[in-house]
Amino acid sequence: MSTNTKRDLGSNEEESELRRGPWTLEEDSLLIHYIARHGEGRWNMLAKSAGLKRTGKSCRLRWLNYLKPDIKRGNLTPQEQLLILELHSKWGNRWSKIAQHLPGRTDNEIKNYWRTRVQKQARQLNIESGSKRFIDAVKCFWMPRLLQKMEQDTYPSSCSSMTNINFGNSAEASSSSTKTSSNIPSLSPSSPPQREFIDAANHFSTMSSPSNPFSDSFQFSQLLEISEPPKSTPNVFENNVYSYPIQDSYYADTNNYGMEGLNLDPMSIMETYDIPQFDFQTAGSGWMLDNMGDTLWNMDAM
DNA sequence: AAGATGTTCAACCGCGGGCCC
DNA sequence: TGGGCCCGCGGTTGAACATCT
Repeated sequence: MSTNTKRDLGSNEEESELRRGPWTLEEDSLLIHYIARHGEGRWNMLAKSAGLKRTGKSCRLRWLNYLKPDIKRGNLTPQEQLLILELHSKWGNRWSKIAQHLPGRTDNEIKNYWRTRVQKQARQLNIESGSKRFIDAVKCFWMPRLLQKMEQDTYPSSCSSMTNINFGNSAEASSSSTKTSSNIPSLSPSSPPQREFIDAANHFSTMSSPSNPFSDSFQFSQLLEISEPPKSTPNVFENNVYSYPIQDSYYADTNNYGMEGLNLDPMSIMETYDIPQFDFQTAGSGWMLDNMGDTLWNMDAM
């Protein structure tokens, strides 16, 4: 235990009284009502004044990660996942900075997503998650799949045609596919061909083609038009009404992903940047796609 | 049905930076 | 300038839940 923690806790007597672990409804209520009246900040003082036997740190965390009314709950959308992948490739583990670009999502949530989903994929593929190989793999395969998923969500009627595409290995695929789907790997549920994937990732990391929309020279943020984080948060206590976050029903509007500032329409992304025209064969990786099999990423993990 | 194993995520910890006196 | 305090960040832990055997 560092001196810092001592400082945070105050005297030993106070330390012995301090509660830890999961918050109770009563504690939540105390915190919510205190902040409703006095606002947030000055957390140590707040904890004492509100009558909470918690550290200021604990109160801050509970508020910012759980109780704050503009927090969005539920699974991350493909759009959000895409943004996280892109921003992480740019900034690394700067969770707080990344979270600023995902309204309603906390740094903790993004960090958890990265550790439990993304790093899991890396582990399964035996690739170091921070490595260039992994970043390339994310750009070349996960991101296109998320785009595909976004398209499916946006245009459900086109799903069947897309999921049947056999990426890059048949004339049939290219002739029958639509403009927006011809080069996206298919989604059939099979286990990843790991050896091939690793070879492919190795190969791809040595490749730098300006025509490759997911190569290092391609800035994904061009597509995303990353907006500034919101300057202010909505006043949740308007009219003295507070919406208590109960499970996933806290935000009824699940279609509002808070991504209004982003141009994430998959159709426009693909058309604008001509992603379906991207020629993996020309770029030197046709062999790789032939060897990939149907699935590199477990879509369930998204 | 029950124990083992895996996954998720809320909460904690330690550290460093900024501010104030 | 140095020390104390507060705050925020990133890493880690562990309880609860889910899935597997």
